[in-house]
Amino acid sequence: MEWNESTRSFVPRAEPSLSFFYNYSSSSNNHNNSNPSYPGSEVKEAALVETPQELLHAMEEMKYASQREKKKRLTSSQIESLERSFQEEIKLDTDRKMKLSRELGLQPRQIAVWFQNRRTRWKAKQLEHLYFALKQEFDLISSEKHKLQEEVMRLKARLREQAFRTHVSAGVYTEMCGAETVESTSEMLHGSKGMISSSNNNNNQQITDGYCSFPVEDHQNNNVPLPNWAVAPYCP
DNA sequence: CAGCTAACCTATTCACAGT
DNA sequence: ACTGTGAATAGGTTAGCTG
Repeated sequence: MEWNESTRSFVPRAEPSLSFFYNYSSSSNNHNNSNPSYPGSEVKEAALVETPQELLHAMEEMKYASQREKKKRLTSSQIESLERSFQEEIKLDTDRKMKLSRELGLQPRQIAVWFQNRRTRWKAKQLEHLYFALKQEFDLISSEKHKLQEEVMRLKARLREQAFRTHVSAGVYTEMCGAETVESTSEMLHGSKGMISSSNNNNNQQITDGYCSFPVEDHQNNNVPLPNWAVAPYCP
């Protein structure tokens, strides 16, 4: 069993921090650590308790350790190395973790936590990018629709005009309702798919305002790019 | 198949640094 | 003092291994 992490079933993570219990690494080359004040680094050996006395002692040590415990940021060179490694592969295998741990003088647990947090940040960025991509696509389609609607209205008006002239010259006059024509045009444009309820007269306004609501199924059927979280890291 | 372990995830906490 | 950021923690899920 690996002692570095995920030993919660044996050592509960109670307050104050017990991180050094499961941070313990048998490869104790922490002396080249550029961050020597790592919480509890002085008492890591005490984590290997076998008797109640040793446990008590460890608890005492922990008490004092927590008093002087300071959370330190990783150095820029450590972050650089971690970033490089992350760009290569966003997931961390044990070998790589131990290698980074040795190289950077950090606990394996710290490497794992950094990668986990980095993945979270990366995923959030990906979501942000996806949002803007979808928004751009939506805006484009929306303005295209608007232009098409305007063109249809112009063509309808010309048709009405022609019909009017024909009927006047023939001595017949038929009144056409302009508003009705526009409405039917609008329905023709998007009615069949059911994307937007045709009974709602505010639809056009809603769309141009970017508040177009549509069913999830339709959204899922859209040919939009999927997030490629598992493909390649995002380089900011 | 159940139990265990390691690794992952999301949500949250907390300390630090910059303003 | 306030706030944003990032390291660390809590607790849950999942996959692989083993008896």
